[in-house]
Amino acid sequence: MRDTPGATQQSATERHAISADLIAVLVAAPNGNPVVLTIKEAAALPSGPFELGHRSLQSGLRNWVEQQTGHPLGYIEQLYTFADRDRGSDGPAGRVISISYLGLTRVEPAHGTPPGSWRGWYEFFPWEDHRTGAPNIIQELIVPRLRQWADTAEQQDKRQNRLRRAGSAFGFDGRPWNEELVLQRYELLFEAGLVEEAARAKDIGDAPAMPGKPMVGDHRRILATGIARLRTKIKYRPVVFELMPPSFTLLQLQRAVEALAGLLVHKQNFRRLIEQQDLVEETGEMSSDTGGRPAKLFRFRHAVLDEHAVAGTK
Amino acid sequence: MRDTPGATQQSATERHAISADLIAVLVAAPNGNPVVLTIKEAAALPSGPFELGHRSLQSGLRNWVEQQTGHPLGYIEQLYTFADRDRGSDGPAGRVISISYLGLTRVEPAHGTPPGSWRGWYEFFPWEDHRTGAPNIIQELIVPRLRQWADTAEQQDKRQNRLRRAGSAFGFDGRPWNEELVLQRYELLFEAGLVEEAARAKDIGDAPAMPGKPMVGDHRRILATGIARLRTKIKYRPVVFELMPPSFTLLQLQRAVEALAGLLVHKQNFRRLIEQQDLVEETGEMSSDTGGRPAKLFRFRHAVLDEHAVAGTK
DNA sequence: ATCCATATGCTTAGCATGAGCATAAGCACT
DNA sequence: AGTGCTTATGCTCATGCTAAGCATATGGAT
Repeated sequence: MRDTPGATQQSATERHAISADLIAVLVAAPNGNPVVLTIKEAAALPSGPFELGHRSLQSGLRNWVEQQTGHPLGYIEQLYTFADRDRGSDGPAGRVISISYLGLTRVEPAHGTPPGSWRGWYEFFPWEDHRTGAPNIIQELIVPRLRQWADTAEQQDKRQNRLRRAGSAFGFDGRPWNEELVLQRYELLFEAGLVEEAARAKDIGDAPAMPGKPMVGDHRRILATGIARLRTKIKYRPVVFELMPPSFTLLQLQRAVEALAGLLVHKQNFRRLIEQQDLVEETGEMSSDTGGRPAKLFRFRHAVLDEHAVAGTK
Repeated sequence: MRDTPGATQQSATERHAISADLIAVLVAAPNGNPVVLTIKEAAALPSGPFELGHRSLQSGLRNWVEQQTGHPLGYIEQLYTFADRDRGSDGPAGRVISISYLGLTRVEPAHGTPPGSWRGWYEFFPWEDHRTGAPNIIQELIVPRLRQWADTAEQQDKRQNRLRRAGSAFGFDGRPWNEELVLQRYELLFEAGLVEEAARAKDIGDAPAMPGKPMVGDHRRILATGIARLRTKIKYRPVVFELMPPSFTLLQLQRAVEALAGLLVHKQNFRRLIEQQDLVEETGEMSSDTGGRPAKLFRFRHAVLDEHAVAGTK
C-alpha cells in the first residue's frame, strides 16, 4: 500500500496482470427444495469474467442471470472477494480476483433450462440437512473421523482445541447443533482432510470417502459461504419471500424457511411470528390442494420494507 | 459471464485493464474515543495498490498495517468490493477494483505516529453520536432538510416513501433511533444532496452546509459501511476486546462499546451480560484510578472463542 | 361415519431484557 | 471524623419474547 517501505514500485504492466471474475451462488427453493444453479455436471458454480462494460458488478451479474434464467433476480448480495495465490485459479495471465455473489430467485420451469442445472444443495453438504433429524453420517462417519483427526495433533492443548472446535461445529459432546455454522463445518472437514478438495490441494493420498459432492477449485467453499449467509440472513431480513411465488400458503412459506435452515420449525409459532410482524397479507383466496383443510393464501407485504427495520423469520 | 450471448470476447490486454486497490477502515478506541486512521488531512482512508506478491488480500493488508502502526491487527474483516464506473477512481489505465476492509487494533502511542492520523469518527458523522442524547443538528438541520427534500418529489407516493425512509433512518415521526443504520443515513443524506460528496458527484451547486467532514471519492461511504458493520458485529461477536488493552475494568469496556454504538447502555445490565457469558475473568488486580470505588480488573477469556457460538455485547 | 391431514386459535412456563433500588468503597474536602 | 462525590457491585421486578403443547376446525378419502 502507499508509503509501505517494502513496497516495490510496480510497473503498469505488472499492476495490470490482474483480471476479475464473478462467481454466483444462485439459490431457489421450488416446493421446499433448496437448490443452487450449477454448471459442468454440478461441479462448478456459474462464473465468468467481469466485463468492463458493465456499470457495476451488481448490474453485470443481474443482467447475466436474468438473461440466463429468464426470471428477475430478487435479491443480490455480495459474498466475498478472493484473491489468494494458491487458489488454483490464477491463469497464465496473472492473478485472478474472484468476486462472489449470493442471489435469490424463483425457478420458472416454463423458461426452459438455463445452461446449467439446479441441484439440491444438500447433495454437496449432506450433513447440513437436519429436517428429519441429524443425518446418520454425522455420528457414523464425521464424528469418529474428527476425533481421529484431533488425536493426531501432537500437543495436548492442540488436541483439545480441535475437539472443541469439532464439537461446537457439529454439535456433539453435548453441544447444540447450530445451523449457521455451514462454513466452519466445511472448513473443519477440509482442514481434517476429509473432503476431496483437501486431498487435491495438499496432494494427500487420503481416501476421503466422505459423502457430499466435491466441486472445482474452491467453489464448494463459496457455496458454503452463501448458504451460511442465507441462513443468518433469513433470521433478520424477510428475504425468503424472494424465493416464493406471488401467493402462497403459510405452510409453503414455512417449508421454504425449513429448506434453507435445514431444520424444522414449530408451525404455530412460525405463523405467529410471520403474522405479528405484518410480513404478509391475505389475498382472499384459498388453496385446497394442500391435502387437508384448505389454507388461506397470502402475499408478501412489500410495504413493510419501508416501514421499519424489518426482522425476518425465526 | 460465460455463455452470455452478448458477451464480447475480450482480448487479453482488454481484460487486464484492471487494477486492484485495498482500502482500510482501521478502528481503535483509546479511552472511550472511537477513532479511525486517515491520511491526507483526514480526507481519505489509507489505501494502496494490491501487491501481486502477497499471498492473499488479508495478509497483504495485515502486513502493511502492522508495519505502519507497530501494533498487531486484532481482527480483520472484508467489507465490500467496489468496481463501479463513475466511482471517480478509474485511472487512465482502466477500471479499478477496490476491496475494502475493516480492521480493529489498539492504539499504541509509544510507536510514534503512523503516516496518517487517528481521527474521531464522529467528526465525519456528527449525527451518529447519541451518547449525550440526540445531537441538535438532527432536529435543527437534518430533519427539516429531509422534509424539504421529500416535498420536492412529484408524486404523492414518492413523497411518502421519502418521508418514511427518512423517518426510519433518523428516528423521527415517532420512530426509534437505530444505531445500526449508519450507511442508510449517509446514503439518504447523499441522495438528498445534503453532503458535500453529493454536490461533487452530481455537479449540483447546492450549499451543503451540513456538519460532518467530507472525504475523497466514496471514502466516507466506505467508512459508514465499516461503522455500520462494526455496530452490528459487536452485538453477536466479542470483537470489542480487540480494541481493549490486556486488562481493563468493566466500565472501560462499557465505554468502548458505547463509543462504537454511539449510545449509552445501562451499567448493571451490561455487567450482567458480560459476566453471565463468561466473556471475561478477573485478573485479581484492582484499578484505583477510576475516581471512585476501585474496580476489579478483567481480561478477555480467549477460550470462549472455541467454546460455543459466542454472543457479543448488548 | 370415520380417519387422516392440514389449518388455525390459544395457553403456559421459562428465559432474556430494560429499568431501577440499594449498598459498598474509595477520594477530596472540611 | 464527617460529608459529599464518584464509581463499583448486588439484587429485584415488570415486561416481552420464545419454545412447546393442547385443542378445535375443516376439507378429502375410504
